[in-house]
Amino acid sequence: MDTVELARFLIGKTLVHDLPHVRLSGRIVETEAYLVGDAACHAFRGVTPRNRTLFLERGHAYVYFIYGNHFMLNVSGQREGIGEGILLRGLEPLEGIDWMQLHRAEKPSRRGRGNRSADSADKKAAPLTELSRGPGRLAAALRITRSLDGVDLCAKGPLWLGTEAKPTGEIGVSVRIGIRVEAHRLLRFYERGNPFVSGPRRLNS
DNA sequence: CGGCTGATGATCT
DNA sequence: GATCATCAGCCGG
Repeated sequence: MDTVELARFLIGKTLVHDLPHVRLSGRIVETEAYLVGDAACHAFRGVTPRNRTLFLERGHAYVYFIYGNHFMLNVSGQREGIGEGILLRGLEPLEGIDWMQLHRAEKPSRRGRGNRSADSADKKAAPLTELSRGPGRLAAALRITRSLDGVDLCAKGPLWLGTEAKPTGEIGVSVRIGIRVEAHRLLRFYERGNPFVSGPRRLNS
């Protein structure tokens, strides 16, 4: 299975983050593949301190921080030494939804630190469909931080991938979102009609 | 809903 | 110093 096949395979699978007090989980409904020779891929210019986990064997987490605000979760997609990966962009919440809402209200600097009240005071609760729609929200809801960079998602541990929780619908394909280079490649995959898929409507037909 | 803008800091050149 | 795989808030249609 190559990285594109894995990107499609991951749609409908369960992503789980076990915290000491609660299990957070959801169905993956949107992914994007980033490949060798792809200028939009973080591995394009070779190994650096930031992207080294993208070169781990298929199924490891590559977590990075961007725009001063957001973590992104990727799954490495190739054999060790080859930098390809899959960005997880949309999640349909299953377990721990009330906790996810709290995590969304926390600032990144306070996230992953067991602080549950300071930042979440009187914010109006967003609609459920916005909870984990988009890569930044997904990571925030599941409390994914840099400390999970490099973990094996197929092994016993705090963050792991499970089997599908219910039948997976039809998979749509589109260009990737939010990149300036290689913007024409059809490497985004999503479950058609699922409200937890991000992006403009025109890409989600 | 779609389009625009500012926030915010790590990373690499 | 420029860039960036984003988001919330705001505005117009």
